Amino acid sequence: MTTRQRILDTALESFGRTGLDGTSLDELARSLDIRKQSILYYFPSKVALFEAVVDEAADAFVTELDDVVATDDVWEQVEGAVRVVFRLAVRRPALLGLLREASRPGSQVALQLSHRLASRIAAAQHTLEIALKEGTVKGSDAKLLLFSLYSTIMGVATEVEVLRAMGIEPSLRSLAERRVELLRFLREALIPAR
Amino acid sequence: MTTRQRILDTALESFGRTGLDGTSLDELARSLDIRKQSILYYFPSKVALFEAVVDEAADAFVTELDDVVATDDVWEQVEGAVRVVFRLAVRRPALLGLLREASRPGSQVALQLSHRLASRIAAAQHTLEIALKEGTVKGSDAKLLLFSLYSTIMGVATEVEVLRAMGIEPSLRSLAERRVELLRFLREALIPAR
DNA sequence: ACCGATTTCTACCAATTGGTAGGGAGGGGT
DNA sequence: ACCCCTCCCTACCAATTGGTAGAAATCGGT
Repeated sequence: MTTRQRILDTALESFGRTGLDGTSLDELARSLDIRKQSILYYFPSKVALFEAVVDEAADAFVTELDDVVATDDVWEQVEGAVRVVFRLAVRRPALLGLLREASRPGSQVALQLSHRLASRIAAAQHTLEIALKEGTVKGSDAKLLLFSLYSTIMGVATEVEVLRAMGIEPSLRSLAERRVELLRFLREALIPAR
Repeated sequence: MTTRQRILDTALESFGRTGLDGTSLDELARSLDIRKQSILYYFPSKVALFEAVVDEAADAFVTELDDVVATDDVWEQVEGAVRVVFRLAVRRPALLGLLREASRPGSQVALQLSHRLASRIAAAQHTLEIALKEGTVKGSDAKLLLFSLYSTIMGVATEVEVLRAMGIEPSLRSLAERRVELLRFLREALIPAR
């Protein structure tokens, strides 16, 4: 693996866990067993590195999504999205942390992130609009409905500290239970009784 | 207003907007027109200040909640909680930002925050359990259902950058629309058709 | 007028921050 | 043998960080 890629990977871990301000280039270099100036050789500044990491994370995210949500059925798409997000919560939690960090109110990279996701957002919105017209999902506004879905899924997958506060230790089993309940919750909210 | 209180208020703004690492005592002192050492007189260290701010924010949060959710009806409680959170999103957005910050995965103050909220969480859980038994709400596990509700409400209220990514500028009107759609969404998810 | 406590300040510090300047090792092409 | 380019390094820097030590100022009470 190239040095550049190693830097990106480790930076994602750190940025995803402690955020932009909570990560120092020295510390990052130390954990890579590299000198800080090698980082600055590949990325002209800290925020440039952060942006590159966000870009890569966004790409990885949409790639995973595309693999899974390739279907016409809205509910299958929701299930697919949930599967992707929960798989990431297990295998690459820092990636979700980074998305959470980048979507913080007032974040400067949010715009950049949104550009990367724009096409998928538009596609999902379109699918929802059609489903709303057909009456195959419940709701009134496709955008706001999509937003509610996003908030619910990402929240359930990443708000582990809230879960701890309720006395549930995050574990693989609890994650699976969370996912089952989430899917039931979303299905009730979305799919009309026939 | 006492100096101590002024510090707490301004610190909440700063911590809520830019987080613990993104806030410096010097900068904080500057915006208070105070010397940094005056801050350290009242709070022995930066994290002590942060903890005090989190404590106060948590108290303010539960106080607002208690004012509104004093009813037996589950749906009215949900409506009340949504009202509180959305009112805070307008009037004290930094407070919600701080809660979001404090509930970040790996956060050190998350435990402290959870202690402050423990009693209300338990109460809400209890209410949900009863409602589940009665069949007045849909769901299988009270804890996980509560968690889904929390994630959805907080997400919809605070993920403004995601909203921007979808082409909706945050404004009072869009906030109101979000709230209507959120309530509809939650009602479908929770309340059985009769 | 004086005292003691509370409050706010000046002065200072070691450590860390992101970043600049530039050198040297190594390899491939000529 | 030469040069150029990629890559990673040492050396250094000004600014900022959270925090300490301790001196003034301000206060109500006597």
